[in-house]
Amino acid sequence: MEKTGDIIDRLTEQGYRLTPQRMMVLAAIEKSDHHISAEEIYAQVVAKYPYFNISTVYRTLELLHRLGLVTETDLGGGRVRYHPADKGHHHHLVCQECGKVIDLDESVLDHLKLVLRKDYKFDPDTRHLAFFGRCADCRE
Amino acid sequence: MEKTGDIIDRLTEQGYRLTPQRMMVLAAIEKSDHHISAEEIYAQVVAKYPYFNISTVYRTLELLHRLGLVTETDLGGGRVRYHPADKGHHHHLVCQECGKVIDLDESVLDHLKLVLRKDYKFDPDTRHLAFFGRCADCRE
DNA sequence: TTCTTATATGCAAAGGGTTGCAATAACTTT
DNA sequence: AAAGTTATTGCAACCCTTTGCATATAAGAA
Repeated sequence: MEKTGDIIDRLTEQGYRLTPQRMMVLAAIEKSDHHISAEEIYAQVVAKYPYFNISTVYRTLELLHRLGLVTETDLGGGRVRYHPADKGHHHHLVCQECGKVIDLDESVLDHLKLVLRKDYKFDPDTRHLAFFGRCADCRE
Repeated sequence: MEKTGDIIDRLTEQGYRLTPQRMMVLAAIEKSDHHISAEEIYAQVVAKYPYFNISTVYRTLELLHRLGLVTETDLGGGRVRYHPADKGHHHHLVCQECGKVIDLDESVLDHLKLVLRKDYKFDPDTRHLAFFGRCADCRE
């Protein structure tokens, strides 16, 4: 499992700077045990660092996502959530009626990934997906 | 294939009103041969009906989507596109590097749908999905 | 045709996210 | 240790979409 120190190395190796803001965003993501939102990260950091701006959260998240260090999951309804990439991949089923979110094992997508790679020569980024629909309870 | 007249019947049967705005939004979607955006619909309608407001586009799209008459596809980068549900379902592969959008046959998801229904008792709404990743050209 | 009333609309404000730009500061070089 | 370079930040403005509210209007009743 990749530690925060390793992530820091990855950043410096690639010429990115270690700013206090970045370190604090990173710390907030690493210490969260759930899927954290940009707003939650912002609230944590701004409490210690009043001039901190939410655009820095989004820019940092974009960078970490591009480097493959965090995953982004769009759970619908304007809810985008972030998760350290090294804490395991999984997917979600989101019920459009009751809003429930069910975790889905990563292996469920193995077959689809294979077809996309083989038949379409497409390398899918399926680290954290959400599928929408209706859960068992809401199907009557 | 469902005609505009049938959609109108569906609306009235369920107690929705046939306003000129709704009819014009519907016409814009029906006559578009591609995946139209809310902004494009708005531009078409406002040209004939100057007081028309874009929030009506979104409310109408939400209604039509809820009734299963149009599909919504989030192609990423703030691009949400709409398509008449009766003009055939298909999915998309979106390259995150070059932005290319590849059409994908609906049957590719048959296996996944089956697993979700059987093992998770979840009824997925997979009428129009987008998968992100890298296309053949961008994989070198 | 007129009256009734709940639905739908226009407007304005707000929410979540992005972007351009000038100022700041992390890292490099001397 | 100081200066130079360029990535990064804060800010403000903007984009796309949603929402609350008062007004307007489609459709049913009289």
